[in-house]
Amino acid sequence: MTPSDTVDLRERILREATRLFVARGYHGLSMREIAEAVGVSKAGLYYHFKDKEDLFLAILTDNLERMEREIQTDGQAGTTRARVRALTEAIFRQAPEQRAIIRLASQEMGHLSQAARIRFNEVYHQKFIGRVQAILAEGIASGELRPMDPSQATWILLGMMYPFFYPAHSSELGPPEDAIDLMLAIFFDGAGQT
Amino acid sequence: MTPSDTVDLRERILREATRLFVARGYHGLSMREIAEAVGVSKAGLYYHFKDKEDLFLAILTDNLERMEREIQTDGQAGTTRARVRALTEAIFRQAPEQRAIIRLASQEMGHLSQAARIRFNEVYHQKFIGRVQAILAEGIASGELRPMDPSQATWILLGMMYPFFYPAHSSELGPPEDAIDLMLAIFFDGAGQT
DNA sequence: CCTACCGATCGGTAGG
DNA sequence: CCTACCGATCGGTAGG
Repeated sequence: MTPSDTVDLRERILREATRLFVARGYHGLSMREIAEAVGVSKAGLYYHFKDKEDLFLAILTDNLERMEREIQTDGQAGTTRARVRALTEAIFRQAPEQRAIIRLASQEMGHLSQAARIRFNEVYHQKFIGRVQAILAEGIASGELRPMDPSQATWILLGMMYPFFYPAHSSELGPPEDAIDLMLAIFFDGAGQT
Repeated sequence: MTPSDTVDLRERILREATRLFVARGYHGLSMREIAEAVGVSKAGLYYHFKDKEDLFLAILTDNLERMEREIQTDGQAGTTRARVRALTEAIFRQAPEQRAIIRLASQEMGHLSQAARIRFNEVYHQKFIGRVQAILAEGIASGELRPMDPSQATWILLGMMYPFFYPAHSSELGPPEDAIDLMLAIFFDGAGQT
């Protein structure tokens, strides 16, 4: 009944729904199931969020803001390699269902209404993609990285992490800590024997 | 009326449904919409496929078999680098909705029944993942690639391609031909300036 | 009896 | 925030 209870409920909805949307996708999850998981009526969800898309966008935005805070405390200075390592470690330091938001955003982007898609794409680039691309662009400018298209390089770097954002592969890939070193070694030095 | 008409209809269902499932995901597409796209009744779909999951599995298997044929004509011999290049080019030579099957499989694996998931995972590894992993494992054994876990290396290589399998990014990533050279350069030599 | 479907409708559930 | 519902659509199946 108190305002803090309301805040808590909204947070609980976001936390439960994040977990469920990551596991099931946008269309694989119903509002009824979210309500049951939270222990609230469906109407309760619609009190806090206009519709399903509004709840979904709140989840993406909420988790991207958390991600933004994590990646900006790390890797502000140092070599490009150190900054990319700090970024990667920050991403994998997040709970699995929070880092999987990157994959979920790519995956469900096309299922949003055009207006929501345009708005979210702006936030997505401002809070996350742009930060990654800026680090790589500076590395190219300083000569630490080879000349290449920063946008393509960004998606190749993030792409390397994608399989670790799928629940289906998490099991057969082993602990991500081991994979981080390999991803960075390949991204900077290549998999070829020198 | 003739047998060839039946074959054609089944093929037409698979082709249309492939395109639609790639664009919308498993739960984002109804049997009614598939039927309308093909120009057949829903009952017609159920004559050829037991249920929605059966149709979806047929699509994954069908396209993976096509992929298997494409990647085995290429890259049978030569250096590891040449074989990986042939593999990558074969993947990107496929129509966008056919290569996106790799991403769709990872994405929807968890939405299948347990029995279907186990069966499909076997086919998936036999027809595709195993072929990629074998090339990398041989490269590691011959010393062309650095010592590393072949399974992790496989997912890192395939992961680099993942963003190109999402309709949402295809537009901002430019023509894949340009990206293939960069992916291979990074995977073998690294993005670092030497 | 068959193969290859169709028009209509089933019991449940979707978002709102 | 809930109970009680709606128009529509869901995956799947009946008889012919």
